[in-house]
Amino acid sequence: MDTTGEVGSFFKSAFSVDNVIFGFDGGDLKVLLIQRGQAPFKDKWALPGDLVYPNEDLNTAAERVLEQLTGLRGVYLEQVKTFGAVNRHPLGRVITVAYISLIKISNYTVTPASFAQSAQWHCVDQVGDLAFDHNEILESCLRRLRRKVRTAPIGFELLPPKFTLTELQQLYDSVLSLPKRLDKRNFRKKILSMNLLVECHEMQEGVAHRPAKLYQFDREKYEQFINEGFVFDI
Amino acid sequence: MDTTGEVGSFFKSAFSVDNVIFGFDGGDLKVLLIQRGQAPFKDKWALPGDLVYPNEDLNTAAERVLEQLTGLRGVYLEQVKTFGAVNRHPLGRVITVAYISLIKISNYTVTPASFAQSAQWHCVDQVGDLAFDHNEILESCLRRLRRKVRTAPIGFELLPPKFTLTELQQLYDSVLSLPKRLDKRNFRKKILSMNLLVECHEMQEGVAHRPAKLYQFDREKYEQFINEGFVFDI
DNA sequence: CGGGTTTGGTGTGTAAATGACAATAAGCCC
DNA sequence: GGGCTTATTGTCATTTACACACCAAACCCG
Repeated sequence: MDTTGEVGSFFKSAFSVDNVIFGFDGGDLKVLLIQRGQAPFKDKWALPGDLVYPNEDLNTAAERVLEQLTGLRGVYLEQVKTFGAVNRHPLGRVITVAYISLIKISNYTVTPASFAQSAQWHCVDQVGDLAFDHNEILESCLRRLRRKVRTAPIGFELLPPKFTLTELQQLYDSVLSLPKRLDKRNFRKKILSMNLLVECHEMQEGVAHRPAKLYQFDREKYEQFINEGFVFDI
Repeated sequence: MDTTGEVGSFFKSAFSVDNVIFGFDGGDLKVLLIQRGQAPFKDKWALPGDLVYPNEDLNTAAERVLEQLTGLRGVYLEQVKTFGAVNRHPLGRVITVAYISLIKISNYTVTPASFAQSAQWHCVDQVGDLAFDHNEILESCLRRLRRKVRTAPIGFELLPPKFTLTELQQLYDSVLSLPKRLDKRNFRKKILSMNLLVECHEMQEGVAHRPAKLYQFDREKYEQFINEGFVFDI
């Protein structure tokens, strides 16, 4: 939530969007936070967000927040939950609609706007104490992601277009953070048996060991299978 | 959404809650709708809802709407999604937070308030053309219910405290509305194997055939099993 | 160029869950 | 007591889930 400027005209009653932007760097699941430059909660880490303009749809506002911070458009975006406790915002009555974005972390480069706001990736389980009710929002979004990543092919949104099966498994391992890691053989069997991945006939490069095959997610096949009653499940 | 009175002070920017109240009468899944008494959408059927008071939490507003219409408190309530298209409300910018309530239909009696609003139960697949974007809201809530009823023990919220296994199965059949009904034997095996139902040692009464055993849902056991890692699944 | 290191890639057997299937039992009504 | 209606129960075949270990391929380095 950003409260720069025109406080008077929006308050006492306004709504905002907050965006939980997830990324995956091969090791841990990350969330993109900004350090607030002004009160309230100056210098605290917070989710990127903004008030919704009077003539702006909610989804559009979420897309705008994302684009202003990352320069990215057309990425995965999902509304999760709305937070509306009376006192959640110290300056007035503001309810906020929380969104999840999933981005390919390598596509993210610090933009001038985000630099000004000191945007940084944080491990999702090491975010510390955030501004507003943003810890609660993050928790909700994380739960949603963990459930949904098992029942819809959204994990691919966090990986580059071409990836190895090991990378895919690492993604699931870190998003789900189960007590035991997934079994390599069973995972590969299961994911390949869905017939949603196509081999690129290319190999991983620049690794100091046997290179792995690269795969791509076939969205067209997925749409087709869905129409035939298929349910994604990992 | 109700827009009686004080339009001026809430608008141009306000938020409301709308409540999709589900009930089950033994045959079909029903939703409680009201017929609007004033513009906009006068005489159209709509979801019960109201603007949120400035010092009222969202959940509280949803509970209030429910209680004003049905007299019921402490029933199942879940936030589903927020609808915020710029032009969804003809009189100004109003975003609305949609909730699901599950009530035991036999507990519902027409209250004076609801009578004034001509509240009626409608089959969920025969609601016709509703006010505002309420068809879209109903669709979202129905999808949510259909998913959630399989993964959490919320179906019991729609039944009386004591019910037969056949009633329970009819509930699942009509909520899920699958191409084929569930198999009676397999359903009973599955639900009983969860050990969440306890026999009341009472029998159905007043039926013109062999009466069935009555069961109750054991919420305490459920909480305990959940802590032990159990996942509800039908 | 050869041995060491690292990750990639694969199959089987067992246990559990799923799903298809029909006959008898119990109470009510007349 | 006979007829009607719904309740209640078990088996088998198939599929799915899960545990589990070894060889292969490429790179690196000496």
